Amino acid sequence: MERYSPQEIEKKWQKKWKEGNVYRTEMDEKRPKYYALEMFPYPSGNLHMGHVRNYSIGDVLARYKTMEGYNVLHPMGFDAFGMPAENAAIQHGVKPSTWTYENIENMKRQQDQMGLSYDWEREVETCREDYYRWTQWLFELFYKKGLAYKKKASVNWCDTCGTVLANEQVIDGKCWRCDSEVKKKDLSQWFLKITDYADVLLKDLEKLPGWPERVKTMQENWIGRSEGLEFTLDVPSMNEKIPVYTTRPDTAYGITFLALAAEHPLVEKICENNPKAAEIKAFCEKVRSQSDIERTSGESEKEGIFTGVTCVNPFNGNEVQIWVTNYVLAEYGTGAVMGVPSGDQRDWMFAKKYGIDIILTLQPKDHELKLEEMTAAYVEKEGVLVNSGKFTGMDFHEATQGIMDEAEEKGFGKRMVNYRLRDWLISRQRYWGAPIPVIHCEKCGETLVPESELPVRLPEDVEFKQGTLSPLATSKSFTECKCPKCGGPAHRETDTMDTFICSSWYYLRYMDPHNTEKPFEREKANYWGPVDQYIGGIEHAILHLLYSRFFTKVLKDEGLVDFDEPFTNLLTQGMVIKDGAKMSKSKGNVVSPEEIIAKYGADTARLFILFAAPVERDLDWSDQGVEGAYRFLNRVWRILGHFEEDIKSGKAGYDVQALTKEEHDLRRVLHVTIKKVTEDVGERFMFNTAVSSLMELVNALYAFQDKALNAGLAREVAENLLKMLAPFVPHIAEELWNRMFGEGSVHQQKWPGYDASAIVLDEVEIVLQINGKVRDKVTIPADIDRAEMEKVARELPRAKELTAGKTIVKVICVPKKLVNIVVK
RNA sequence: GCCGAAGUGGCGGAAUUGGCAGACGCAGCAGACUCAAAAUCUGCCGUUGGCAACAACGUGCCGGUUCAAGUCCGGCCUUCGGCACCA
Repeated sequence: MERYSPQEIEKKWQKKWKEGNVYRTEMDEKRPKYYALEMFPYPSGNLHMGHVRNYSIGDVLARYKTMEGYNVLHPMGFDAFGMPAENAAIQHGVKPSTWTYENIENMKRQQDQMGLSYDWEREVETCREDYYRWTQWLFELFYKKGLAYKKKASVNWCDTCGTVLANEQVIDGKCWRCDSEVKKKDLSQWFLKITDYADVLLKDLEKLPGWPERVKTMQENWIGRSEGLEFTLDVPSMNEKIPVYTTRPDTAYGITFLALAAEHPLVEKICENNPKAAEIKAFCEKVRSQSDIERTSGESEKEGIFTGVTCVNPFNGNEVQIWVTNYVLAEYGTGAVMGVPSGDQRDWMFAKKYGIDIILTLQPKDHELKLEEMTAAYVEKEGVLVNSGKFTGMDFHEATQGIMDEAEEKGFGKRMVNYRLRDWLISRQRYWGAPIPVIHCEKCGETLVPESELPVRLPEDVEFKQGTLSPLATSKSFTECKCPKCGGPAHRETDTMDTFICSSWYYLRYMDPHNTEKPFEREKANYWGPVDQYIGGIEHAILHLLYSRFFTKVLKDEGLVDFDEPFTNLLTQGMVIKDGAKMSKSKGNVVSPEEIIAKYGADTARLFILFAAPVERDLDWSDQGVEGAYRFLNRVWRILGHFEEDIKSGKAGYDVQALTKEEHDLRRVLHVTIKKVTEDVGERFMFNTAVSSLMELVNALYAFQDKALNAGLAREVAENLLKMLAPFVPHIAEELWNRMFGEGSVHQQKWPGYDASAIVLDEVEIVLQINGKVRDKVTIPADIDRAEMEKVARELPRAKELTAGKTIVKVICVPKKLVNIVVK
């Protein structure tokens, strides 16, 4: 047989698979379905190794499940709206659509080179009218349900991108895309009411045992649920009430000041007829001008200013000073916080700095605190209350409940749950996105574009300039329109939607991609959905994965789908690393998939990536490791070539009894491998160990390279080896299958089962331990009983030697494993 | 600070239920083939001592449970990731 030439055979089979349309999938109620999904890429222009890893994992699963008999949905598409296309327009004058579609073509070409089993007829591109039409339709659905609204708020603004950002897109105070510092701006913007779903998004994480713990934890942290008490303090001089929220009601008798956020609405009122008004306003101005980074950095001093106004602690009637501070967040809770220096470290520091009173309300059980000796607040949630009226002497837990009861009974407070999660800011002042289908009319106000008029198309007559104005606003043909209600002159909303909206439902469109009446047919969604296995990078742990869950829940509530979680199982692959760092242009450690495929072939690239590390862990790229993978495929090629005549002449129903002992051993290795690979791929997602056991099988076959091998066994090994290799290295498996077995595709074969009788050992090697240390090994018949086994072990020369003159205390026998003799 | 994951040879990693630590691969060393090299095939390959048989040590650290611990329990350390002036 000629030498292995991946370049030739890969092209050949890719062409045949395409012509044969072999990956086309249809709904079929009679067969169990399996939906394997890899996160669709942004069309940046080229695949990187992260994509290769992602798609290799997905392709193994899709091909394996197909061979297992499932009706597999394995689609691919492009998350095609977004900033880079627009930047290309600004910098190079290329139309965003042209740039995007050219990139998509190139990436599809690269994906095809990988030999992936996608049903391309289901492809979804979010920037196409037939897709964003339904994105807009879904926006209208949210709007009608009261889940989409416009409001003026202090929002995140990125100067470089010229648009606002969702909270989830601000990473450490910086823009997720361009890394520049994010500012706060007061703007009127569109939001989706994800907070309505905060509780169920949190609670339903329990329904996802197939998700990695770390992803669930991240979402939990992000949603940030806390339980506490909201109550009001009267401001007698102003005839006002200030609500505050606390998770430590037990400390309420220790309130000595009240801290307002600089943005708190009451601040303005406090300044009326206030001699310190100018000073207070200047302070607020200073605080508000700080960026989030400055405001929240660890070193930033707690600062405040006394307003001269006081309020009353409703629990004990104490007079409490009202301060405006820089450390209270306007957006969380009520924007006002009770100040208890003895129970909160921030309040402690603030009180110490400004000489505010401190009242101790909680004493630990094991030692006594004295205010004058304390250097920090006592923040433990254990102890006994002091200085707390009728609650004095009560245990912390009991008092917490008692104080909340008191507030509720007297009507000045109630138990409350708070979330860190904020509503999702979805409008963007950008062109390359789905236009928000809303019309503003002077007379009628805000109106949805009628469903029959969707999509609201992106205009072509726009200007791309770096500036503050959204490019859509420069198109008269777009902005000027008629009001759908009164027919009078009106103008369109010029913001587009966050691309994360587009990607929040794409997995549903794959199920019914050509539907022109609806986003998807309910029956199809309920057949295919939810996704059985989703595969992607950890970077979407919060953003995309939280948004998709939210969308799915809304669609479930609307009756459009029957399931309330989109992704039953989630696999988060690790990054591809080289020389200890993530591959990046700036570090100069990028390995191009296209070059690797050109040099070694896609099968080698896939095999290396699957073998080098378990899927969840970061993968260290190693050029020598790639050589190793290539070497293995060559070994497979050579050894099957060596036995070609035997494989072809061998019969399926050969006489297993006639095998030699060595041949029996090979057959056992084969069936052990089938068992192992089936478990590793099907249950554990341990592709690295699946590959290693296939290597062991090939090594076992090599033991026969200078010996005769039973033709029937040669055939059995080759047939099953190729079937098991097929999901990992589809081209070489298909080529060898074709050469050895002629007609039919290896990918349409049934996944092999193992012969349980073949893996039974006649003899096993057991270990002799003396006091838990291995001292000898012996091979014994596998079916020997415990007493017999002990006898054999005790009679070993080593056992006799080491137990001579000592007392045997105990003998432990583990069948087929070991005998441990305990001596004194 | 809170939450989560991880820590095993020179390297990537394996050990699935408490039962031989280091499978498989990479690198290295040796042999065969070759005029030679590459490729290929075969063997060796945790550390220390020993010619060897063998012994001692060894899965981040300290302690515990057990005949037996990488695995279980208690207490730490380090690294990575998430959240964080969230009251």
